[in-house]
Amino acid sequence: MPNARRSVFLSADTEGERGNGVTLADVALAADVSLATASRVFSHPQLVRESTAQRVHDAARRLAFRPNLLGAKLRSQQTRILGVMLPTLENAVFAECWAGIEEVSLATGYSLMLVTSGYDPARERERVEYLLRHRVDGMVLTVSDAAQSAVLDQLDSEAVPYVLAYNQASPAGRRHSVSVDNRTSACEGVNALIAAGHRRIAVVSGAFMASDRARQRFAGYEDAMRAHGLPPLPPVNLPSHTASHSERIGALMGASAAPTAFFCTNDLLAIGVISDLKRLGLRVPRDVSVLGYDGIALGALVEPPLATVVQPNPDIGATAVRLLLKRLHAGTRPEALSASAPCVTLLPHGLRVAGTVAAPPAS
Amino acid sequence: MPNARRSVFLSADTEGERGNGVTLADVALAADVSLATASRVFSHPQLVRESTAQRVHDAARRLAFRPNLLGAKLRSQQTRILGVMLPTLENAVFAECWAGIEEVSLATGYSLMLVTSGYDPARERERVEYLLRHRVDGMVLTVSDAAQSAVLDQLDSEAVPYVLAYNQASPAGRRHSVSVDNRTSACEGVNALIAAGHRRIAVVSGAFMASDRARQRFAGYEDAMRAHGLPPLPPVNLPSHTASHSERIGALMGASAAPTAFFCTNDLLAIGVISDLKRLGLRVPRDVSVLGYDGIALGALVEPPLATVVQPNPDIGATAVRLLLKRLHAGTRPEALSASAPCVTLLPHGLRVAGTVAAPPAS
DNA sequence: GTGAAAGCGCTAACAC
DNA sequence: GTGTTAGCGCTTTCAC
Repeated sequence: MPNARRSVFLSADTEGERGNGVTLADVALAADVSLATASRVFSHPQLVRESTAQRVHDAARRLAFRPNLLGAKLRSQQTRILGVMLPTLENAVFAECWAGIEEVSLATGYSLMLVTSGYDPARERERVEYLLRHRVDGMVLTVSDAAQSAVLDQLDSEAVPYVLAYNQASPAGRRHSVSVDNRTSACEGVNALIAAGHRRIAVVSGAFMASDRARQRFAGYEDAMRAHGLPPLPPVNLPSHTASHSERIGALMGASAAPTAFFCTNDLLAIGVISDLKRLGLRVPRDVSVLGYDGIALGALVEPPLATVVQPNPDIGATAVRLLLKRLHAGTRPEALSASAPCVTLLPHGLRVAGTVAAPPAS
Repeated sequence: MPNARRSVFLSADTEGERGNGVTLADVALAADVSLATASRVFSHPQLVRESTAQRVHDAARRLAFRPNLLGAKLRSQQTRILGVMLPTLENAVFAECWAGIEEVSLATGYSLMLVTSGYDPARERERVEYLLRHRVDGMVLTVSDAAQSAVLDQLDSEAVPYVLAYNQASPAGRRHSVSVDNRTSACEGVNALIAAGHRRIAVVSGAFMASDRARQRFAGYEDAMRAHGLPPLPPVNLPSHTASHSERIGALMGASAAPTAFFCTNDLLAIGVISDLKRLGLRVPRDVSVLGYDGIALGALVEPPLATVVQPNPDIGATAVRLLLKRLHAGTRPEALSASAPCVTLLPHGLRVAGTVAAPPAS
C-alpha cells in the first residue's frame, strides 16, 4: 500500500516531484469515497450527489490536490490538446493570431502545443509528426502551400481533424480553412490605389513560391489591373522580408516607367520597402505610395500609418479553434462532419487607406 | 486479445483514432521480441543488440508505429515537457526569444507548452497552474516583477525548477535568470546619448510598475546622468505601447526646457514615440534623438534605423532552456544544483547607435 | 448514486 | 541481452 504511506507523510512534503505527489486516490481516501466517485466529481459532476461532491472537493483542497492531466489523457484516449503550427511568430500577424488561439483554447479547457515551421515544408513534416506523437486531438495550422502540401495529405489520410488558418482552401475540396478572401481583398486594395490615380503599380512579394496567399493576392492585383485596362507588372520577389532590398527597389525606380505605387503582399515587407524607398531619397507617399497587407498593429503605430488590407488576425485564430472544436465534438460520424458549416470560412477584411497612400506625383 | 485483432486488420486503417492504433506491443509482436525489448530499442538503444534493434525498427516502420508520448510520460514520471510563460508574443522581443527556446528544446527532445500572461499577475498564477497540471518538468518564464512575484514564490515552495528569462534575478537570491545586465546596458546607452551632446534626456517607459526591467533600465539612466552631473528627469510612464501618446509627448516638447533626447525602455515604445514626434512636426534625429531598448529585428528595418540597446533575444531563450535542462539533469541533489554555474546569467548586450540618434540641435 | 476492477501505452526493476 | 511483471494516475464499463 504505497499510497497509504504517502498520505500519512504528505504534509511533510518531502518528495521533490511535480504536483506534490497527491493523487486522486489519496483524495478519495481522505473523502472516504471510492476512486471512481472522486473521479466523477471532477469529470462528471452531475453523476454524483451534492454532499458527496462537497466532501471530495474539501479533501482535494486540504491535500492541495493537483490533477495529473497525463493520466486522464492517456486513459480517456483524448488529450484535449490542440496542436498549432504557424510559420513564425516573428511576423506579428501570427503572433496576433496566436493570441486568439490561446484565448479560446484555454477558455474551453483545451491545451495547446505550438510549433513553428519557418515556411519550410521539410520542417513542417517534422513538426507535424511531433504534434501527432503527442496525440493532439486536432490541429490549427498555416502551411506554405495548401494546394500541394505533403503535410495536409498526410493529415487527410490519417483522418486527423484540422483547420487551416490564413490558407484559403479551395471551395472544391473538403479542407476546412479560416481566412479572409485573399484575392478579393487584394483586388479591393489595388482598386483603392487605382482610384487614387495610380496606373503603374508593382507588386512586391516575399517568398512568392512558398506562400499560396502571396499568389492569391497577386491574382487579386491582376484582377484589379485588368478590370481597369491596366497592364499587370510581373511580381518582384524578395526572398526575405527582414533584409533590405534597396538594390532591387532602386533598379525598379530608376527605370524609365517607374511604378508610382507598390502593393506589398504583407505588412512587414511593406515597412521594409518604405525604408528602402526612403534610403533612395524618395518620400512616401508624396513620391511613391505603398500599400501593405495584414493589418498588424504596428502598421497603425508608425508615421505615416501604413495603408493596408486588414485581416482580423486574433479572430482568424479564435474562429479556427472554434471550428476545430465543433468538428471534434461532432464525433467521427461523417454526416455530422459535412453537415457542420461550410468548409471554407471567409472572415471580413478591412481597408486602411491612409498614410502611405496618396495620389501619384504630377510627373 | 484485442491487440491481435488490431494488428491483423491494421493495413485497412479502419479506426479514426490518432496514431492509427498501433502500439509498441504490436511492434514487439511483429518483431518477435518482448515489449520490454521493443521499448528499449527506442529509449535505451545501447542496451540492445544491433540486429534485434534492426528487426524492431523494421516492424515499426512496416506498421507505421507512432510512439504515444503520453504513455511514456505517465510511466516515467518525467514529461520532458517544458513550460514557457511569456508576457506576450506581440512584442517581437518575446517572439524572437521563443524561436531560441523552440530550437534548443525540440533539438534535445523536449516538448513545449506556451502560455502568455499579458503582464497580468493574476493571469500569471492561472497560467502557471495550468502548466503545473501538465506536469511540466520545468519552466522558462518572464514575470512582470521577479522581486515580488506570487508565482515565483509558489514555484519555489513547490521546488519546481525554473529559469527566468529577461527578469534579472537578484544576485543575493537563489533564483536562476538569463538576461543582459539591464542597468549597466541602459547606462551605456544613455552614456552614448550624452556623448552625442545631449543633456536633457527623458525616459519613456511602458508599464513601469509592471516591469522590473523598466525600473532597472531607469536606474541605469540615473547612473549615467549622475555620473555626468546631469539631473535625471522623472520617468514618463505610458500605459500601453500600442496606442499613440502624442499628447504626453507634445506637452513635454512644448515645455520650456524640452528634452533633446528620449530613452525608451523598449523598442516598440520607441517606434511609437518616434511616430508621435513626427506627428508633432519634429524630425528624428535632427530635432530630437530617440534611443530604444531590445534590439528587435524590426528596428534595423525601419528608416532611419532605430538606435537601441541590443539584447541577444533568441540566445536568451536558448540559454535559459539549456540552463534549465542542466538543472533537470543534475538530479534533485542540492549540491549538484548549487554547484552548477551561477544563478544569474548575464549575456552580453550590444549598442546600435545610429539612425535615430544624432547631436542635439544647436538651439 | 456509488464501488470494484480493468486497463490506456509505455518504462523500469528485477530475473534469467 | 532479453523477458516478466508491475505499475504511472486516471477514466469507465459494469454491477449493486
